[in-house]
Amino acid sequence: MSSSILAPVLARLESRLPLPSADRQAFLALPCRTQSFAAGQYIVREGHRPSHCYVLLKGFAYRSQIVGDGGRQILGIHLPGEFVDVQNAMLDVADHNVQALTPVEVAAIPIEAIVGIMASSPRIDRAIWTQSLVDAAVFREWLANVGRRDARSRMAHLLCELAVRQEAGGISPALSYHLPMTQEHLADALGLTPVHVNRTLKVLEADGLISRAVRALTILDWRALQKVGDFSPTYLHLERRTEPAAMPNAAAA
Amino acid sequence: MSSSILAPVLARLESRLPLPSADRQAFLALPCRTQSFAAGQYIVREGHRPSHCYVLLKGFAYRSQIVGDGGRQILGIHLPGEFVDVQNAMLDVADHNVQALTPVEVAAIPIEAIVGIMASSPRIDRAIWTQSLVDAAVFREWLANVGRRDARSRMAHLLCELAVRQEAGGISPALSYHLPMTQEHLADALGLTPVHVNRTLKVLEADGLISRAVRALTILDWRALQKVGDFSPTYLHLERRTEPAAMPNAAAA
DNA sequence: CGCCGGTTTGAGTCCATTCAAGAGGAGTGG
DNA sequence: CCACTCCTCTTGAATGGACTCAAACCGGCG
Repeated sequence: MSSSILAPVLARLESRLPLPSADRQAFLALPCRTQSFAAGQYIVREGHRPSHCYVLLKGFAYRSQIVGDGGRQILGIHLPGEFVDVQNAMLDVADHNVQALTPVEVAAIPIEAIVGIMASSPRIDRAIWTQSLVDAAVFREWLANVGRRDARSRMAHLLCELAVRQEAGGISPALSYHLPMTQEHLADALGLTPVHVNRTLKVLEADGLISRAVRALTILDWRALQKVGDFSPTYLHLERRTEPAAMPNAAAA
Repeated sequence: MSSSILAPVLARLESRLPLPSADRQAFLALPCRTQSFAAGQYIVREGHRPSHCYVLLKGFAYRSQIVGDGGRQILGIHLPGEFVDVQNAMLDVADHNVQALTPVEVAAIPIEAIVGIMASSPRIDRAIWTQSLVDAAVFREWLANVGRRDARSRMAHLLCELAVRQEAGGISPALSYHLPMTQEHLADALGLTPVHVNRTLKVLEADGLISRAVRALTILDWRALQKVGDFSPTYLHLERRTEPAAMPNAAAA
């Protein structure tokens, strides 16, 4: 059915665990159809029972959850090449939403196809599972971020994470990247209010750590921002270390 | 090597996905040795590369992470029968700590054995994976809890979760259970200070929602506590619904 | 040009923190 | 058996980081 639409997804999978060409071909032969969503549209809705899993081909997406008083918590950001809801291949009901952050293009893969390929190829199984374990590691890091760091530190941490992930994904250079989130999105990701996000960003900018443009961010002082954010990329488990000269000691504590 | 030490672990795995007896036998035949830890001892340490995965046989354990200023975030609580660090079977370096909350007994299973059994039995693979996806769902729920609810609500939510999980695991009746966490543990789990945890608990007690004993908690008004905590057990993905008469509408929004 | 979503700024308030001290309880050793 | 210690829990008072409310500003776009 599909030609090689899934090639970038495969590339990302292989960044942690190279696959033999039989597996590679099986993966690329997965049945899937592409689908587009406008910014803000729901890709997966809490409470639904999805029949497909989605991988991001273009654009950014985010997971979110609504709490009782109407507040929203953003649970994670997804970049092109990532599965946004593998858990729905195994679990019955979606326990949170997935939405397009920018206009996105996804590949929808039937759940049976996912389950099938994982049963028939232990290496692909392992590769996909590893990805989802890294997702979980990111959830934990965010939990620590929101639970135990102040606004300035939280913000710095998130900005560092996005830098490293975009760079590792080959999407942007590390120190100057596309940031499509509004301040409200940032607030919901960090457990803050939009107003306080605004003030926090201004301080970071005034301190010379970052500079902001329309939907872009530049890190002026990586070292300092990393320190403020208490950021260490270990939890991202990027096995193939990408250590640009422009980003000294990204792996340092 | 091992007789049927892993039986309770298997029972928990099967609570979501029953296994054919061949798989069951293979699982019970996994090589493992039991090991004891005193309360507070580290089972897994951040930065280490564990050679074994651990499953809890007796006692409670928790995952935690230390942030830059010395603060600690508790990332999750584990009850008997649960894997406490499956992610280390796939990822290189442990990105957080696992510690005994009470005196515990664990079974240590060599990582190769875990990987091996998952490669040879798709159903066991799926069962273990599902468990770890539920873990991830709990991380997300905690993130929303800490990020978007006030102290009273956070506390209520956690108390509800522990009630449902202990009941589902057959450890305690739902409405009156063992709570080995100190107020400091609770604080670190909820992103609060011990002092505020104390005040919050006292208010919940004064309002007649709970009553406390030495290391135990009784929920006096489940409905009210559930409402205060904005708690819905969906995210725990307990497929075999256990709906005791004593806990009306646990699944209701 | 006027609207609209997003950003910026100010002033006042509040939830949770910090600091500090005291009380309770379990275990230990004299 | 009692004193002593350590850990946990409790309480008060003052502080502060983030919030709320509200208004103004800005840039893009129809």
